[in-house]
Amino acid sequence: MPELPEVETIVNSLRPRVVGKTIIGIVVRDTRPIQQIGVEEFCRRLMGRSIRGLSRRGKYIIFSLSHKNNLVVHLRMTGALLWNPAGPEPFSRLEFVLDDRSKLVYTDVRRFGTFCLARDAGKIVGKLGIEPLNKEFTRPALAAYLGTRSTPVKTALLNQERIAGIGNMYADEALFAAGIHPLRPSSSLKPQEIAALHRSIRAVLKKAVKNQGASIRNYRQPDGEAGRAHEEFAVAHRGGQACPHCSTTITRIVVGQRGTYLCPHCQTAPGMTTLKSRTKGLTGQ
DNA sequence: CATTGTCCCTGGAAGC
DNA sequence: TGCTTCCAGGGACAAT
Repeated sequence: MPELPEVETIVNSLRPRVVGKTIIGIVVRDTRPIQQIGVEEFCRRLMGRSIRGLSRRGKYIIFSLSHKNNLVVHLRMTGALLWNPAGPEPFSRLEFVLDDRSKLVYTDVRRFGTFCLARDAGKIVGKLGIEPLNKEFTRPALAAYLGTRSTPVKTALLNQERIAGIGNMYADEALFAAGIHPLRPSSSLKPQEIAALHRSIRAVLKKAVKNQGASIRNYRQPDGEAGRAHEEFAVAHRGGQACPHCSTTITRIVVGQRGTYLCPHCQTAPGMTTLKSRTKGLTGQ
């Protein structure tokens, strides 16, 4: 599932391959991903445009195009952007042919992904919150946000309008690394817990970017390779396995309709007072 | 406004 | 073996 580290990896991989190229062909195998406008207009506004730049905001990918246009892509659950895939892709939905004859193929088993065209990308990504890897994501900013919320802290971390890019897996990993139970009310976190969570969020995301994302399900890099970040997950998608710190069996609960993995020993349950910081091995580098 | 719940979608796993 | 049922979950949207 592409979250911030996966999208960052995709953008970094694609950038040198597509920036400066011109779109000379489009194959629409499925119209569902195309939002707000018809297929015809979508193609007309993309054909002959050159790709000037590629960037990420939250979990969105932004292709900056000539003629002041932006193609804003969200991969949702199972979307992938593949560059010159070796064979036919069974779930190919859109294909873009570039002027060097290279092909950018959008595949998506479950068809949740979206493609939007906008003169102003802010119209789509403008509501997103702070980028957790940017300087503006400070400990006081996190404290100010969490301090006023009663929702479970995990739910708060998933709110894209406040912090952009954290998804289900990395919320679990960050909370484990900080020793915080996902069901703790946001406003109940103590200053030292907020400090630990702030460090953990950055450390977990940075480490995952370095490992080129996590291939839990369908995620692939544009060259078709899997990521390695999931190999180092402590709890995410590891129900039934042993906690790397205390060997307690990792459990799965549901928080805000999302599957949630945690160590019941290391992550103090709501209402309990013991604080166990688990930031070891995550230097935040 | 904050918060909760429903829906979208389909392959793969689990159950019978 | 083959059929049916359930599950995964980001974000839009509706309801409270």
